[in-house]
Amino acid sequence: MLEQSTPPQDPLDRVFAALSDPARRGMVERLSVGPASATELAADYTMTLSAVVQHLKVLELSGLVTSHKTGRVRTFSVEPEALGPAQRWIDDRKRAWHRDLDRLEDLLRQQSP
Amino acid sequence: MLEQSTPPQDPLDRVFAALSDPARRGMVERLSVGPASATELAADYTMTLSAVVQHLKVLELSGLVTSHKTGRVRTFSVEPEALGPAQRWIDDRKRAWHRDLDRLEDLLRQQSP
DNA sequence: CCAACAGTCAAGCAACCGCTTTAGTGTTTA
DNA sequence: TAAACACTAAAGCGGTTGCTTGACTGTTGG
Repeated sequence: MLEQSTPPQDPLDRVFAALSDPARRGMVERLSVGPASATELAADYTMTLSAVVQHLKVLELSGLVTSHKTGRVRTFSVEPEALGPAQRWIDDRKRAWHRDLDRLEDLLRQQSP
Repeated sequence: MLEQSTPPQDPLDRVFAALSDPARRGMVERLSVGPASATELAADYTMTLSAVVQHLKVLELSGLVTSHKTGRVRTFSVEPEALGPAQRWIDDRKRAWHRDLDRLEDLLRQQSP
């Protein structure tokens, strides 16, 4: 019985959740080209700057981006290490599946050689 | 100005959202070992069968799993193709970032050879 | 045949999300 | 120094999510 209630929350939860919003993915895409300020990022969207900043906060909490403030402008950059666990999880699934598939092929080969 | 409001919803949205829940990830993990029925899957969790089935519905809607019913039991299996787009998106980000990093290195090499 | 079984459906509910609006704080620039 | 700028913080709101409960439909083993 796997107990997983809702403790401090798995980082993986936050990364996948952050990526589930197209606006947030857009911001990460924009930022993987190079750093940008909140206002610069906001220029690409119809929503309020406020909303954009809230999205950026989610991204930062997930570890996907970092930010530092100089003067009155806060600059955001991607933190690509944060994608590692997500990528690894997906790879593991694919690997597990292929293992399963190979086993099935072996079985079929045994049945009808 | 990228317009992305909320149309029929990008498949990528649904895949990432589906993976953002630890229970759902657990079910996919279990299923990538081999197919299982709803009740079998439910045995690993403290929540109701009803809740488990709802999670499985989300997974199925995202395309990550398929199911077919024989008699009174519905059997679920993974659909690993569905992970492709998510994996590709992540890979693209990593690639874009490395390109950026390499460019920075070139620049630094130019500055202080 | 009928009781246990495997799942389905719908209602209800608390918590959370994505967004806007409003009202700030500190920073620059003309 | 005053107006424009780049955020920041908080409240509020409608919609969605993750559950539970309860009632039901079809299937199957004894």
